[in-house]
Amino acid sequence: MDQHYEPQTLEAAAQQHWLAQNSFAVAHDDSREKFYCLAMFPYPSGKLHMGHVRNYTIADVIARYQRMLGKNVLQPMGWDAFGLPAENAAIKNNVPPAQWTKQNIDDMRGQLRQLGFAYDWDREIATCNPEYYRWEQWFFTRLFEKGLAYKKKAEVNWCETDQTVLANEQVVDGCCWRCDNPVQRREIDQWFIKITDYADQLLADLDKLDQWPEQVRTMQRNWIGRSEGVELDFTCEGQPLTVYTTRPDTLMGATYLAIAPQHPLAKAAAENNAALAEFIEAQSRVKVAEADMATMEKLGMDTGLTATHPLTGEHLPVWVANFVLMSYGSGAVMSVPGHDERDHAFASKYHLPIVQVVDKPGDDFVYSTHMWQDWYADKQDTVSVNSGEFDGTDFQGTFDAIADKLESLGKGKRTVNFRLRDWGVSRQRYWGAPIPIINCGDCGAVPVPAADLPVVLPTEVAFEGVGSPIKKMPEFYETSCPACGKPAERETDTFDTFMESSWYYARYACARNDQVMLDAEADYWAPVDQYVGGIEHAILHLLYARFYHKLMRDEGLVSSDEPFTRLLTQGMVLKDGAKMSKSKGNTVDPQELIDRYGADTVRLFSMFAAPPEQSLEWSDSGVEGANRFLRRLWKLAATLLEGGAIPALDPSAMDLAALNPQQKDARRKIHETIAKVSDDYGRRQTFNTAIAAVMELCNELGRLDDSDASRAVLAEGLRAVVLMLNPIVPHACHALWPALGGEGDVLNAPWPDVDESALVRDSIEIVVQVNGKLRAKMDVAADADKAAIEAAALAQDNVQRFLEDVTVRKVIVVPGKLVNIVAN
RNA sequence: GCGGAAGUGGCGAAAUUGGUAGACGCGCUGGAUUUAGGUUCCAGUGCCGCAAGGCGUGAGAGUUCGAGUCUCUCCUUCCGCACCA
Repeated sequence: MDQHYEPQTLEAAAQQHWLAQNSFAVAHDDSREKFYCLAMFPYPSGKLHMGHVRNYTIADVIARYQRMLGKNVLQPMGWDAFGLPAENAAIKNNVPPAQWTKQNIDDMRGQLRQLGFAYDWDREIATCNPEYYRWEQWFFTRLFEKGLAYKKKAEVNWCETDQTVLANEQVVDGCCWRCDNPVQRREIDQWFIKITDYADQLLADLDKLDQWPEQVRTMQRNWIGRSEGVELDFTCEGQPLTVYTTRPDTLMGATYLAIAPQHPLAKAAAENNAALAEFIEAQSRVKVAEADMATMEKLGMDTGLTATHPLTGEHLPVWVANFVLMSYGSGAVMSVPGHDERDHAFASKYHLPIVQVVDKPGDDFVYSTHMWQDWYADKQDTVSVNSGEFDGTDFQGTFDAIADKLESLGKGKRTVNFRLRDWGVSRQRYWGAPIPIINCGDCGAVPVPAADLPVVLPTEVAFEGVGSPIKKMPEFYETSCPACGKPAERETDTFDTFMESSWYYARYACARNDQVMLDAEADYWAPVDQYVGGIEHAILHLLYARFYHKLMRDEGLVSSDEPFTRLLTQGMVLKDGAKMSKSKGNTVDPQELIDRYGADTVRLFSMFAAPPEQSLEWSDSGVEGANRFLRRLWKLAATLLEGGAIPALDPSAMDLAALNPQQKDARRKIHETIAKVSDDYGRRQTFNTAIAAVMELCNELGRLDDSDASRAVLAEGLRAVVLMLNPIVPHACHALWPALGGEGDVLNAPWPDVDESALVRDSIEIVVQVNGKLRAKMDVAADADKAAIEAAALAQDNVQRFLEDVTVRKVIVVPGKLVNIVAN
């Protein structure tokens, strides 16, 4: 074995070996536990960036570790290949999106191979291939037939100059990114999927995901935004005016109603009220960033209409208010300024009446309509007042009594409301999966029959500046109605790309099946045991995939309820304290690092610099350090092997008594490290501390002399080191393992066991504190009792020094750890 | 505004169950080898102090024999949501 570590040669050899052996192809195997490890697939943007490297290294480490535990491990890779950047690149470089995308995939696949990731490439998928998206189209037609997909008008960003729809990210400061003209809002027909039908399940099943970061579960909970309340009807102009409230207990304190500017009643009232019409127009014209909307001044105007209170019959004024959202609840709210801070501010501003209907007993709580106090909104320890028959009951009592009364009068019902909206899946873009619907003048929207799928997206297209080319291709959209045969037109919109990424994990299990979307193999591999990806997908992708999994379950395609059992969200890669990005010019090209140091060094540094969930601060000298460690490890092994045959070593037969203390310590360190590293890989997933522990072990092994016994211990230690590092630096370990006498491929080697007998200590170091301050360290026999430890502690010279002139009050002995002497 | 996470040397970080704060690595200092430079090896490296020792985990209080860790108040940073009735 050469003294010099030469990553370029050995990495190429290892990769060639894996390729020749087809080492990472897997199949159904009931004799072993399955483990499905998946990293979020990349968008083929050009070449890999450090974020990819980190993401895929984390997943690869977990996959290789699980394989060493003896599991049947699936780790696939593919491409989230549809999306806007391909269209932008097409316009910029005059290259069709399909061609641009394919080239990027080829480039990035090559880079992934260079990094040595253990992928089963036989299962590779690219979502832009008709063999993939045909099943997505088929599934959508199933949803349509089940009534889970529907069409409705929805707002889009429209550029009048370019005559095109813009994606949100193409709107910059309210203007078109291309021509800089103001963007308008326009309503067009779009397809939606009823995720709200699954809102309850999506919320409830979050409780099952106990191996997801709490942060992600909380974000999804808030996004779904479930609230319980009552929907009740006021009467306005002889028609019911429905409002939603979570505080029906304050109904008797409602003093006015507020409706959204887009509310039909507002529009009606504006017909013969020019000032109101102008106000409404002004409110709907204002298009500001959502973040500003929350802090925007609350504005309103009286419609002149009144609404009749469902219980008191009182006539309350109806106002249009800019803070009422048409998209939530019914677009109208009952205002209770006595117990809602925003209503209070609004009422104070426009001199509307404020009434107290909830009181909180106690001297600290004195109500004044003139000044808002936080306790006005409390529901705990409160009692209803000024509420007639409901006086004297607490929050829940009044809530129930009023809800019951409204329900018995037919004027209201208990309702659950969600913040979650149905999923709009139409995109007026070219580079996506065509929506498999044919619009017929007679039959309406008709799904494309399964036999006619896929609806293939034409890839030979000319990009003329703006807009989707297929919208100008009669040969694409002109067709006949599958129901009646008359001439009809295809949808020219394409699916949101979240559609593809919502089920790809399942398709890997049967990537080559051209008969069905998912087969039994999908149910064998699903759910994904370990999913790894960026926190930026905490809500949308992960929620849509969870939703899709339930849709597929209800279609009988899988039997599990959730797609991802354990989730690891990796942190960002930073440089100079900021996220790496081309615009900031602080990127590091992984390719240059691979060329210079080899893939193992890049992998090692990525895993060592920070725990996976934290952001990682890039450091060029840190990469040098990782490379230095690998060179030293290599040299340690090479030096051992140069010294001739390694003395036979059988740990079970090894005469431990014959080892000197240093050799015994080294063996203990080996096995303590195995225990720690196993825990770090499996339970904690803190690969940085695992690496640190192995480095520490190597430092200690390097201090052994060259006696036969020491060389035997060193060999045992190095074999353990190679096994422990294999998931992280698989190329170097592939070469070191056979050199150190290991059998077969290290990637199939079993994870090392802890030799409990090596952990036994004759003596233990105990720390002695006086009043909590460290004063001495001493070695005591491992089996010493408390009294002996205490006596030994008190006998320490430096302890005695601090006990002069004071009296010992108490001695705390923590066996195996420390003694604390309390004295004063 | 609401919700979440975090704040530890010059830097990245470690301390897993309340028990030796700073493992491991980078950087730096000194030395050895070699030298054109780098590489490699050895020693040192939280702060103050010659030392003994003192101080030290964003700030302040509390619980405890003992707090980076638990409780309360506050400050700062980052992330998510953002008028949700």
